[in-house]
Amino acid sequence: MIEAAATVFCREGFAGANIDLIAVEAGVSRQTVYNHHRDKESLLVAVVREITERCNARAFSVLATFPDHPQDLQADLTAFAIRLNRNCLCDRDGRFLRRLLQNEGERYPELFSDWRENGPALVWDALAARFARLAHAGWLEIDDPDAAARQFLALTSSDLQLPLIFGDKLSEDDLEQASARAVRMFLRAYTRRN
Amino acid sequence: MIEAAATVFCREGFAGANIDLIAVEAGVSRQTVYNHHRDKESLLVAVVREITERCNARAFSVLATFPDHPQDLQADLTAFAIRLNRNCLCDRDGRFLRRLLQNEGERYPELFSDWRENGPALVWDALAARFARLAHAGWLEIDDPDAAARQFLALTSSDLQLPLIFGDKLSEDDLEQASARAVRMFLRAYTRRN
DNA sequence: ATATTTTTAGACAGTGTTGTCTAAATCGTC
DNA sequence: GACGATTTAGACAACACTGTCTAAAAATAT
Repeated sequence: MIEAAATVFCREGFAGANIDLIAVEAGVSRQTVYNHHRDKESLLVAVVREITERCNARAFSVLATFPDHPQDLQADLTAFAIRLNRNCLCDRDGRFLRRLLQNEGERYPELFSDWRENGPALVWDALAARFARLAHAGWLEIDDPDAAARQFLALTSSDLQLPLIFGDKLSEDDLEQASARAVRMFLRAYTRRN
Repeated sequence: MIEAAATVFCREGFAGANIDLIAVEAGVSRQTVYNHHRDKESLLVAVVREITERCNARAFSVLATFPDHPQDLQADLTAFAIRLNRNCLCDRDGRFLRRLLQNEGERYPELFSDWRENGPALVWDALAARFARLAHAGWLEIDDPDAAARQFLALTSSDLQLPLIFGDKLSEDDLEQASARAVRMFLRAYTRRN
């Protein structure tokens, strides 16, 4: 049901979504929707909570696959970037979160205050720590791991933004190409100069 | 009037915006709005056309200030990035375009088909050509100027995205820091190795 | 000053949506 | 099978919005 509401909110926006559509999508009656959630707004709150939590969980589960002991740094980081893109950016939750942020972020900042603290901030820290460790192990030469982490994410996602906005079909190949390009550039900047 | 409609569409979204609000914002009567535009949708179309054109014009006018003959490459590129961010990303039109893309891009792709062809594509090409020229002149070492151009834009804008989404106040200092960080990383990857 | 165009306020029907209510139906549990 | 809880379909009032209409007012041009 939260699922259905997410789908409809995501497709129609908050103002454009109507409860009947959500009910149909969920395969229940409208009354049941009101039975579980006071009104449209608290339904939105529930959806946002659910989605942000799921996005966070996914992000951390992907982070756990970071190549701490790389065989081939370029290849391993590229694979990691692909996983990141596929699971946190291109999936339904990712698209939904992005759109909702853009739509309602400025109007209801408190809706996302929890996410802001426990989402990007923690992901950046965690990723920065991984890069710092790689640097310490001699793989990289990084002066500011926090900045590097954010740059890594910016680079890996940038070429996918526009297609994602327009709902274009992204082939597996596009995803790999984009990730590989980003990692190549990242490593060009941060691999050790001998 | 297009101005007022843009403000309201941007604040409320298409479904949430109502014509009365737009009329009040524009300081005219509702009838006058309908007098100039057939209905809500064609008003949106007009607004989108106006905004995309303005964003494009701005982008190209900033592009014209690219440091083709840099004195201090790092400083000059940073200043350029700051201009880009301030005039194309942080201004009202930029915020509006971003939000509208995210909101309605998937639903009405034809609304933006013109922009997609004459907006990012041309900007990327133009920027890529500048970088290629810098490379040819020996300042940089770039294998894929197109990718480099997109990376430059991704890097310079990345740290501003979140604050912009939430409408946080961005100090001049934040803007400079973000731009400088991005350019530093960019040059690390693409300055000539001797 | 007069004629023409544009704007205005307000009313209006039509439509869609929200959230409530009720009585019947379905479900889970003992 | 019987009981309590939940779900359902449908009707319902209240409200908000769109787009049209009218007659008065204001602005503009001649």
